[in-house]
Amino acid sequence: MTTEAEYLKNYDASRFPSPLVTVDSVLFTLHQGELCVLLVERASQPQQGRWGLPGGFIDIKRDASTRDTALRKLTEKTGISPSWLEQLDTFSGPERDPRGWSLTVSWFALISWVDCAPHIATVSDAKWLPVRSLAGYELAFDHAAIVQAGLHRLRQKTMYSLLPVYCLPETFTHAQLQEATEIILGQPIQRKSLIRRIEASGMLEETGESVATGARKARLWRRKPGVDIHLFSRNLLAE
Amino acid sequence: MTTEAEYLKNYDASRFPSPLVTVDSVLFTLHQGELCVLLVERASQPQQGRWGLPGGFIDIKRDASTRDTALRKLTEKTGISPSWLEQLDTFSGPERDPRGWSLTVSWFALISWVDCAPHIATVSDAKWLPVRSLAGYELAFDHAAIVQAGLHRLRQKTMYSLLPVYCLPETFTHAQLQEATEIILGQPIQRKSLIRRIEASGMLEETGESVATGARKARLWRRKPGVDIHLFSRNLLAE
DNA sequence: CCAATAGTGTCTATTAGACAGTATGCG
DNA sequence: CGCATACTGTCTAATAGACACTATTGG
Repeated sequence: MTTEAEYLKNYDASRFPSPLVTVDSVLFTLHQGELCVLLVERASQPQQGRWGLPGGFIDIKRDASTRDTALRKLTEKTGISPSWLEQLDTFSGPERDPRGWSLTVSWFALISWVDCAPHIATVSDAKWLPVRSLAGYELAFDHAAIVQAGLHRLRQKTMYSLLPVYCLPETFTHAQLQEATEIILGQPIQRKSLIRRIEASGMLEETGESVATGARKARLWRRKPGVDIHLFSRNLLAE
Repeated sequence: MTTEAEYLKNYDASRFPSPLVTVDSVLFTLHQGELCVLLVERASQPQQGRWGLPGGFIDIKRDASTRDTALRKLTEKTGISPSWLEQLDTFSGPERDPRGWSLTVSWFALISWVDCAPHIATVSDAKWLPVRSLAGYELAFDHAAIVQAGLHRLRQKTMYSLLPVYCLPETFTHAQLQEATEIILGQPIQRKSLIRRIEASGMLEETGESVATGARKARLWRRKPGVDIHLFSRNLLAE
C-alpha cells in the first residue's frame, strides 16, 4: 500500500509519452465594414513564415490556466486584453503538427479595433485579415479549421445575444451595434428588433452623451459595469 | 537557417515542462425517473478510493484524437459507445491535480440505460449516481465542477433541441421523450409543444409498431438514420 | 360503458419582422 | 424649410403555453 504522499514523491511525469500542448486564440474585430481575424507570421519552425493564430506553449511557471496563456499571448500581440474571451474547442491528433501528437486549446476572443489598432500597426509580424480573404491563405497547421469554428461560434451567439457589443469601442450608438451585427451575420437586421433586445437585455446604459452623424444626433451607450451578457430565448433571423 | 526537416529531426519535445494531460467524460443516463452520471472508483493514486469521472491519459499510439480517448475509456467502463458525444470544456491549472500543472479535456456524453446497464452492473468500480445525490459526494480533483458544466450543457441544449432522445432506447414513445425532457429540465413541459417540435425537427420517424401502456397503445419512434440533431430557434420554458 | 393514456384542435402570449410614421439637428 | 438620420408605433407572423377535446384500448 502506497500513501498518496509517497506516490507523489516518486511520481515522474515524463515516464509516459505525452502530447504537445498549445493554446491558440481566434481574435476577431470589425474594421471598415469587414470582420477581421488576427494572424501572426510564424517566426520559427515548424511552418516558419506561414500565417497562423496567435498562441503558443503554456508557461507552467506563470500561467494559472490556459485562459492565462491565451491572454498572455494576445497581450503580447495586441498590447491589451480582449473585451471578450471564452473557450472554443480543443483540436488534437497525431497529424496536425509535424512535431508529433499534439493538442491545442483554442479560445475565442473579441476586441474593438480602436482599442488595439495602434499596437498592431507597429508590428510587422501581426495583421488583421478580413475573413472573406481567408480562402486565399494557407494557414499553419489546422488553424483554418479553428478559425471556422470561431466564426461559427460568433455567428451563432450573435443570433441569441448582444455579443457584437464586445467588438465596439467603450461607447457606441445603436447604429454602430446594428452595423456590427449585420457584418457578422452577413445580412441586414431590423433596427427595431435590435433596440427591443437592448432594452430587454438590461446590458447597456446611456452615457448621456450624443454624437452628430450628419443629421439627428445619436445617443451613446455603454455596457453596464458588472453586468453579464444576456442570452435571449429566441434567435434573430430564425428563417 | 534551418529547414523544417532539419528542425524536426532535432526536435526534442521533452525539453520544455509540459502539463499533465487527461481526458474525462461526463456520461449521463436516465433511470427510474432520475438523471444519473457515471462515476468510477479510482483504483490507484492519486486520490485512490475517491469517485471520479471515467477518463485517463491519452494513448498517443492508439488514439487519433481526444475523442478517441474519451470513447476508449467509456467503452472500457460501459461496454458500448455512447449515443451522443461532444466536447464540453477544458479545465486546467497548477492546483487541480497534486501531480502538478494539469489539463483535462472533458467530454459530454449520453446513453440509454438499457444499452449499458448489463455491463455496469457487473463491475464494482463503476456506478450510476443520481445527480441529486451529488451533494453528498466529494469527487476526485475538480470533477464536481466538470459534472456541473455537463449538467448545464445538458439542460441548455434540451431547451433548444431534442437532445434527450440520446438518453432513450432505440425506439421510444412520445411519452418517454416527454418524461426524459422533464427529468432533465426538472419541470413539466407541454406534450403538445414537444410533439410540434418532433414534427418540425425531421429527426424522428415512426417504426410502425405500437406498445401497450395499460390504455391506448402508443406509437413507437426512432431517430432517422443519418439525420443530424435539429436546433430550434426558440427555447422551451423561456419564462 | 368506464378508466386511462394517446393524440389533436385551438386559443392566448410572446417576441421577431416589416414598415410607416414622428423627432431632431444642420444646412 | 427640407433632408437625413434617429427613434417609435403598430401590424403581422411564427411558435410556445394552456388546456379542452377526441381516439383507442383493456377490463
